[in-house]
Amino acid sequence: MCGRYVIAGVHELSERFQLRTIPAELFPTWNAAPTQRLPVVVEDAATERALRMMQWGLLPRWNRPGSRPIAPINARAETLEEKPMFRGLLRRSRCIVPVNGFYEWRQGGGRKQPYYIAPADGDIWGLAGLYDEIEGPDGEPLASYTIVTTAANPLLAPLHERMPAILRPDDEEAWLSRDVDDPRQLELLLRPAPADEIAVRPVGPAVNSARNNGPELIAADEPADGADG
DNA sequence: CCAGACGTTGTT
DNA sequence: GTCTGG
DNA sequence: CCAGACGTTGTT
DNA sequence: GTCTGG
Repeated sequence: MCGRYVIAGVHELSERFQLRTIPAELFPTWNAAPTQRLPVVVEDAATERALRMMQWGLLPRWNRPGSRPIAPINARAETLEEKPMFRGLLRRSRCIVPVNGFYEWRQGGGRKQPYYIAPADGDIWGLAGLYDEIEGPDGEPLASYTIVTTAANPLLAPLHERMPAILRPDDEEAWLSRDVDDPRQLELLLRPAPADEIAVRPVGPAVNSARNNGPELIAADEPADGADG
């Protein structure tokens, strides 16, 4: 998505992810940025799902010291099967990124107005992701992921041409299942979410600075200068 | 064959 | 690793 | 995405 | 302007 910031600041995730409460110290990320870590769900949906902290920005295995590193934060749903970088991951390394919502900006009278975009019903979204694990500089495994994007729906199109692939709750199990590996079947899960499931509202400019990080960024009473959605 | 890139978004 | 360009 | 830095020499 | 860091 264009707003590269995903917020995932809940301490207690939705029941449907079957996750334990996340200790606050593991979850400092409301205004997330590449290289910051977010909780990512992996494993088979039928089993207990693991909660991991992963780095946003997919580090391919062929990144080598000395050459320009590459770490895409997004992957286009439409081309997952044709891009060599993602083709194998689509089959074998899918994950879900639980988020409260994300941000987009719109040019408004000379300055950028940030908007907070979240589930209309107040639940949590599971974004489609692909991940990989490499050996980090310290020799420890280093996991990273990318968020799949799809075309923006009519609600979000004025803000941005792309939006994250929000999985329908009923599709989350299939996305995680190791028994599914048909690209056509998988790409069906990545269609734009319906507009009536999405709420958009302006938020204050504090979110513009990555140094600001906390639930106050999306507080309901946040001053909304330049409101309209 | 080898060398070199490999991704997305945004902006105009 | 795997694909493209030359 | 936005905010903020962006260079070198010499010295410790 | 362009790149990096968050």
